[in-house]
Amino acid sequence: MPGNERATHVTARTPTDAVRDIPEATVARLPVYLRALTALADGGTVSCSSEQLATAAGVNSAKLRKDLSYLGSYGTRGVGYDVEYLRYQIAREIGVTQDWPVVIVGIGNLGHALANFSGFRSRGFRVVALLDADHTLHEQQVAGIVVRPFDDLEQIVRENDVAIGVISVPAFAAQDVADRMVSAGISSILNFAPIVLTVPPGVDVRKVDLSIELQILAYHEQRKAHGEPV
Amino acid sequence: MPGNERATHVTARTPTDAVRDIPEATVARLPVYLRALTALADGGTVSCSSEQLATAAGVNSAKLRKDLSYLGSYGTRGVGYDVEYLRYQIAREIGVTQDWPVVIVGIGNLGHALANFSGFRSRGFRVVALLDADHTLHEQQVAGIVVRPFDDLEQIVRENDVAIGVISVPAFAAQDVADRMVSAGISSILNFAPIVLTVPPGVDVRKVDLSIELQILAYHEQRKAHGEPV
DNA sequence: TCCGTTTTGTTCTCGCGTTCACAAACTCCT
DNA sequence: AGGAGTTTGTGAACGCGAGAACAAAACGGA
Ligand SMILES: NC(=O)c1ccc[n+]([C@@H]2O[C@H](COP(=O)([O-])OP(=O)(O)OC[C@H]3O[C@@H](n4cnc5c(N)ncnc54)[C@H](O)[C@@H]3O)[C@@H](O)[C@H]2O)c1
Ligand SMILES: NC(=O)c1ccc[n+]([C@@H]2O[C@H](COP(=O)([O-])OP(=O)(O)OC[C@H]3O[C@@H](n4cnc5c(N)ncnc54)[C@H](O)[C@@H]3O)[C@@H](O)[C@H]2O)c1
Repeated sequence: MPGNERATHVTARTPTDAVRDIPEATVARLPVYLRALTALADGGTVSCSSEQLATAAGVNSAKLRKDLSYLGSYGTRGVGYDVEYLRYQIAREIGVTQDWPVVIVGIGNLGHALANFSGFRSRGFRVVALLDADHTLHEQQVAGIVVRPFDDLEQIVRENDVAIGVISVPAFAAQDVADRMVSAGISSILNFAPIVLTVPPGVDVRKVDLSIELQILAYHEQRKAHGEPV
Repeated sequence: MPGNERATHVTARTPTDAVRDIPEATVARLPVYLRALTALADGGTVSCSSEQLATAAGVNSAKLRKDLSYLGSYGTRGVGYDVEYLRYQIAREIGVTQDWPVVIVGIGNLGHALANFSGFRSRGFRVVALLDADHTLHEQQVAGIVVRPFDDLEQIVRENDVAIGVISVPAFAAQDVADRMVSAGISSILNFAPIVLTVPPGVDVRKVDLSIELQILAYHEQRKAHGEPV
């Protein structure tokens, strides 16, 4: 859970935006709405209702409207939402109107796939470096980017003002990599290694864990099979 | 059970097992506990307290104890938990004491990484087939398994009693693949494509979405930068 | 056996998130 | 202009999950 132990004495910087505290559950859905809006825009849709958008995003329309209400009143009653306008407002709220520089550490099986993932650039991120401890990988190009030594981390973070790091190294090395990232100045980490990372306050960690997802599916699958002898 | 009312999750009632309705939030944490216990066991630990295990799993000890209480009373007051015993009980509850057969559809960048992922076998799953529509991939081996035509799906599902499918095809093809999976008999899907899948009731879908995770990080990162001028 | 220590299992309370339901606001048609 | 029809934005009710706090149970030592 990202800490919001700010709150104490924040003088509102922008007069227009009040300090709006968007619920975490809503934040997690905004990217889904953004994607749905992009798909609608690509399909030529100019305007849409909350019902349409909710269907495209796979949620309840009431939930969608409530979520959007945290951002402001960007719709028109009796009409709906302007797709392009709403898309921009959500992108601005998330912070993906400009690209975020990202480093990927661990260019093995998964790291290769991530480096080749085109969704990075199209969704507000730019891979500025691929790092690996294995020197046999250095100088090689992956997805058009040269793999560099892990020890270049600090320099790269400094020069590119990198705030977000991706960890795709084996579990035993993940905590070390995280520590180095944090001390280099990275404050948001996306972790693919199956291990619980410990980081200081102020640093956000999100994990993507394939095994956990499969095991959750297995639990429900077992229930289905068990309850229905057929 | 003559009724054909199929809600999302049928509450199965068996005479032996009391109706144990494990909260979804708890189900999502059980795999984490399982992994922590495995790590402790590998390290030679025979017994542990809820405090120890909670630390290893990155949660609050009260939450851990509450979660475990849904499974039963597997600890000893004043002593703690037997690591191996608890590990087995959780594995049994999740349903990973035997291996689940899994098919992976879409052997591109990501599919290759998934096929090579050793965590499958060690955590209760067995990849029985790799499928792709691209015939230039067929007959090739990936991670020791031959890539087969997508049209073999039905036969493979039938012969291996496959319940879980993984989708790592491009977004535009994902819904079609999901439909084919469902009609072939698969009832749990792990989807890596950035699209909302529509499936009939009784089929579980979980998504792993890299872009969404990054965008959530970006949102918080933007807030940090904005709220802290110092 | 009895008492202090330790740690589990559970109860209780609070806050967050979801959903319902409706007033407000906008468009269109007569 | 006015009324009918639509759709947004939001107040309120409700249910679930998180965490604190404590009673119950096991162990060990005297
Ligand atoms: N492959 C998958 O599909 C998959 C799926 C889910 C999770 N994961 C997890 O992702 C991680 C990577 O998986 P993988 O299959 O790519 O493994 P891999 O072994 O193929 O690649 C790991 C890479 O990390 C590098 N590395 C090791 N220690 C390092 C360090 N200290 N600093 C920098 N680089 C270092 C290695 O040189 C190697 O290139 C693992 O933790 C794995 O459990 C992988
Ligand atoms: N590469 C990543 O790190 C990454 C990360 C997150 C999400 N994703 C998503 O995962 C999916 C796959 O990504 P990728 O990088 O592996 O793409 P890719 O293009 O490398 O591979 C896609 C594979 O799917 C196959 N395919 C296409 N249509 C098919 C069909 N109808 N049936 C069977 N197979 C079919 C293609 O032949 C190809 O081999 C995409 O949706 C992507 O957005 C990828």
